[in-house]
Amino acid sequence: MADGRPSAAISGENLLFLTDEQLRQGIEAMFFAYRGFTADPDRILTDMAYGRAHHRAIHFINRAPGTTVNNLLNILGVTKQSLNRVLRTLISDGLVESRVGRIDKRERHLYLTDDGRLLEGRLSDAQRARMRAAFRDAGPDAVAGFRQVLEAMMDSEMQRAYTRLKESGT
Amino acid sequence: MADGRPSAAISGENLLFLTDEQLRQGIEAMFFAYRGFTADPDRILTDMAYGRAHHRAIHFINRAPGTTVNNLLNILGVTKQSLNRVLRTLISDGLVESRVGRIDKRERHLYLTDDGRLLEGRLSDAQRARMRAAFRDAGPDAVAGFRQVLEAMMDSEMQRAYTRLKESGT
DNA sequence: CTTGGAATGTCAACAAGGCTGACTTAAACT
DNA sequence: AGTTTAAGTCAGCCTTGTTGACATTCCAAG
Repeated sequence: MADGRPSAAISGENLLFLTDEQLRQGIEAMFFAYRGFTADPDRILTDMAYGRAHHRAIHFINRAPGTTVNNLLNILGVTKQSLNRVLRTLISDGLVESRVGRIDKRERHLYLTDDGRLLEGRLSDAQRARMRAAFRDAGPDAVAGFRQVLEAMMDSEMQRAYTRLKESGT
Repeated sequence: MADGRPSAAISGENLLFLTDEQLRQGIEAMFFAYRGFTADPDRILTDMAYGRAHHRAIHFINRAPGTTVNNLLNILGVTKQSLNRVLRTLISDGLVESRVGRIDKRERHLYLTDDGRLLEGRLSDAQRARMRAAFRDAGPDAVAGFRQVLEAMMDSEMQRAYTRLKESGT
């Protein structure tokens, strides 16, 4: 399907939003927007010795305090070696605490320390500020559409992870 | 602003879509969706010796044939050393052609070769297929909202680059 | 009680793809 | 003629991903 443009003859409906040109614009929008999305936290992180991987770990530990390493692994979709390297620095820097599981002592449950929460707040504030501005500019209907499309773009596994997180929220 | 929740008292309008919880869901949606967004091309690329950086270069050279290195640099937002490493392999593998500028001979104008276009097509098809499915699932109104929010999330510089590309399209 | 498997952690080695800094070449501009 | 610009190159560094091998701890099934 080198040219997947749906011919107007095939569909009676208005499917102009599915032309290759529209899809390409969507692709480019994702590319440029993701850059904006990560830009602000990235600036904060490079001042410290951290990177995006640290941000992600901190975000999800904050989101689900007490999560196990394995759980975090699934959400982040990286190898345990990659995650471990990041966690090691966060733990030794006193931003994350790793507690041995009470029920299953093989498991480690992860929590942010006060310092960890402080950094999380700084990163979140920066990222939320941009998201808030974008949401406000676009309006509630656009936001609903934004969320709908993004959700449909996820792998089904991530869709489930996302929904679980969403429902665990207030 | 650790808690930027807009109080209902302040705004007469319905701004519930701007709560921190909503913003966090938006942030997580971006994170998970971007993974899906890159997953299919990534799979194709790892089979060859290429990575996401090669994909990006190929995409934008295809989008704007004859673009200069400097132009590409601005769009991709990386250093020339980073881009050059990628371009060198693409040129020596015969996927990209670099022609000396006619007017300004310092400039190099970049074009995809037939092989380059072939790979571009494979990558695009994979990425578009997912985008198309997501767009179709969500519907035209959601797609409009999606685009609106993403555009508002870009840095103003990228917003301009995006608009320029958009308008250069058919 | 022993043993298999699961969860975790660690070491080593490697690659992609960012970055900085320094430097060259060629062409164009002033 | 001298300066600036576009591009390319070399060297070295960092983060963050990967594999593979292996140790430890502990639960649970036989």
